[in-house]
This record gives sequence, structure tokens and C-alpha cells, in this order.
Amino acid sequence: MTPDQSQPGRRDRKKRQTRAALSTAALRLVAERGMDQVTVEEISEAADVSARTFFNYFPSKDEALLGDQPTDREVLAARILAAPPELSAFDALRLAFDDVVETVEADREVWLLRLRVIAANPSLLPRLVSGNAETEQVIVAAVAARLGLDPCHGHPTLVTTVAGAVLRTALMQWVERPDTTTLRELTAEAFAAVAAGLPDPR
Amino acid sequence: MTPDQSQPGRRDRKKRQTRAALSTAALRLVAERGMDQVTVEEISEAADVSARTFFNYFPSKDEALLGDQPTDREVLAARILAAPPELSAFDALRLAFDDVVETVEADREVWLLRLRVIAANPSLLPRLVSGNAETEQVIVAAVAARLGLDPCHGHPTLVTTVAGAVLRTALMQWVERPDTTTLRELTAEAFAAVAAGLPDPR
DNA sequence: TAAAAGTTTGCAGTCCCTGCAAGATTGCTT
DNA sequence: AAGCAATCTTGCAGGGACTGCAAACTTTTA
Repeated sequence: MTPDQSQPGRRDRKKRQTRAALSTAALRLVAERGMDQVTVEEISEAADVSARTFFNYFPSKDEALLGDQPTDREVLAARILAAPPELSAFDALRLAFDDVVETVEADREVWLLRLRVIAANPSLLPRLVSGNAETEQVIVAAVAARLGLDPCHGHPTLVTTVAGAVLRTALMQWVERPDTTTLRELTAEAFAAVAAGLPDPR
Repeated sequence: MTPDQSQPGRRDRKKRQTRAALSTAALRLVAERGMDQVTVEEISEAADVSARTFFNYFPSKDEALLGDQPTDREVLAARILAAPPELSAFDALRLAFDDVVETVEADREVWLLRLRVIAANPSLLPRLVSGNAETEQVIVAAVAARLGLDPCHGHPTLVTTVAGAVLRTALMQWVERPDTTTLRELTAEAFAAVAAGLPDPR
């Protein structure tokens, strides 16, 4: 058999399937019954693997609900660096997040479910979109590189955390009325408000 | 004995002592060894109470490290409402956080220790300063009231989460060089940057 | 077809956290 | 001072998250 690097191969395909099965089972069950009324064992059961296997895929129950693909980080960092150089770092981040928004709207149903689960379990919220330490560090590094600044300078961190907070609030607003607005619109408004220095709405 | 409502009484005093003992023991031990090398049992041991008692004071190991006094919420909300009416909500929040800054600087050593622990355990960071759901809700409600807006309007939430992110980054910057700057200064700079719409530093 | 590499699973064990009920402390009343 | 009520502490039993290890098992490669 010719080894085929471009095609994933059966093994990788199965891993993806299992991961997805665990993730969606977790979302469905937690949406139905609530976080603490669902055990890892039940999730694994629903995905037809052992409980031990669950922890081979996700380090914790929470992670299965957040669905943070490690590839996302790199893509995001690349977008930040690739943004038109005349834009401010904040605007570059705004632009990069546009792609995140697209991703979310492409998987509308899954993401609405996920966001409903997060809204019902606020401890998950901070870990959404650059909530975990590694992702945040990657973004901060990208912003610092873009600005030609020392990563220990405060500005990249500030811009990153603020932009993250903006996107998170937009997501939380969207899940409340997903049919009367688009996520894109809400995100644009929120970013515009911050870019204007957060004046009171007239 | 005359009952003395203004004085706390022995019982309350003891509770405060125990709470403080647990909190500082937790901070000290975790700073020394790291989060997952310290058990609740060891913390309780160091504070000379049973492990079960630990959970009468804190719902989780994390909370003992964060030291979120429930009184803080109400005070903060009051400050937001009491700020001069000509200020924007964002500036009102900035002002209210000035008092938080004062509190932190008043307990400098404890807070530096706490912030060092948080820096070493980033999962704690989002829960610092309005990180938990209740506190955030209280602040959002105060901001909405100040603006005369429906609390479900997006602006109060946006302002609150952004301001929280700003304060958090200022705290994290401060802990890195606590001797070359003041927290007050860092906070002022960060808030000013956001109020200016986050332009790139020249 | 056989070895190599990677995956799943069970098992044992640690720790977090909770409810419950018994025992100790404290505050208040008489 | 004594007794009663409220509150706090503690031990115990138990569920559930998570980890390391070693034995199957499956896919890939030679």
C-alpha cells in the first residue's frame, strides 16, 4: 500500500469520529439534564467507548463541551499577522475574529447548542475563545510580533484580553436572540463600541 | 452581658480567623508547591481544622485562593451608582475600580502572593475580579440601572466584561514588576488606552 | 506475514466535594 | 448559674473526576 499523507487514513478518521461523537454526546446530554446530572461514564456510553477512552480525548468534562480545536490557534495567529499593515492591532484582531464568526455561523446549530450550554454553566464562559492559557499566549505573541513589541509589553495582552471579552459578550448576546440578529452584526457593533472608547449609548 | 450588635462577638471573630487561616494557608502552600501538589487536607491541617470544615468555608479549593468577599459586590455596585452622573458608565466603572485598587494596595503582600499564585495557575485568572457569575451579574445590573437601560441590553454587559478584562490585565502586569510601578498607574494607563479606542502605541 | 506503532480498555488508586447526623460551642434568657 | 436554642465542627460514607499502568487489540509498515 502506498502511504498516503494527504488522505487522513482510517486511523485518523476514526479518531475524528470518536472525538466528535464524544463532544456531541456531551453537549446533547448536558443541554438536556445540566452539567452535574451527567457523568463522564454516561457520555462515553452514549459515544460507545469506555470512560477511560473519554480521558484519552479530553482532559476534563468541560473540554468536551468547549470544542477547542488546537488547529484554530495557529490559523488565528496567522490571520493576525497577515492583516493589512495599516490596521491597528485591535483592528487586526477584529478582522481575525471575523473568521471565527464565520466558523461559528457555518456550524450554527452545534454552536447554538454549545452556547446555550455555556450560558447555563457560566463557569465555562471564560474559557471560550482564547479562554485557555495556551491560546491566549499564542494570540498575544502574534499581536506582539505584529507590533514589533516585546511580548512582555502590556499592550498586546491588553488588546487580546479585551478583544476576547468583546467576542465573548457578542456570542452570549447572540445566543439569546439568534433569529433577530446575526452574530456578525452583534460582533461588529460590540467592536465598534470599544473602538469608539465605550461611550454611553445615546 | 450586654449584647453588642456593633461588635462582632466571639463567634464571628473566630469565623473570620478560621477563614483567614484557611485562605493564607492555601496561598502559602500553593505558592510553595503548586496547585496540584497541595491537598485540601493539607491546607486544613495547616489551619488546624478538619478537612470537612474547609468546605464549610469555601466551596472549592480555588475559592480559598481567590478570596472573594461577598461584601465586595454590594460596595462595588453602590460605588457605580454613586459616581458623578456626568461620567459615562465606563468611567464610573473605572472610578469604582479605583477603590478595588486601593484595597489591593492596602493588602499589598497578600495580594502579591495571590497574584503570583494566579499567574502560575492561569485557570484561576478569569475568576479574578468579577470573574464569578454572581459578581458579574451584580455589576451588570448596577451599570444597567445607572444607564436606565434594560439589563438585557448588550451595553452594560459589554462595558462590565471589558472593564473586568482591563483590571485583570493591569493586575497581571503589576505582579511582574511590583516595584517599578504602582497598580494605580498601570490601571490608569490600561483604562486610558481602552477609552481612547485601543490605538497602537506610537 | 510479522514486527512496530498507536489505541482502547479495565483496574487500582487519589483527591475533590457533598449530605447527613452526632457532638461541641456560643449566645440568649430567665 | 443553668438551660435552651442556634450555630459550628467533625467524622463517615459515598459519588464522581481524573491518572498511571499494563494488558489486549487494531492499524500501519516492513
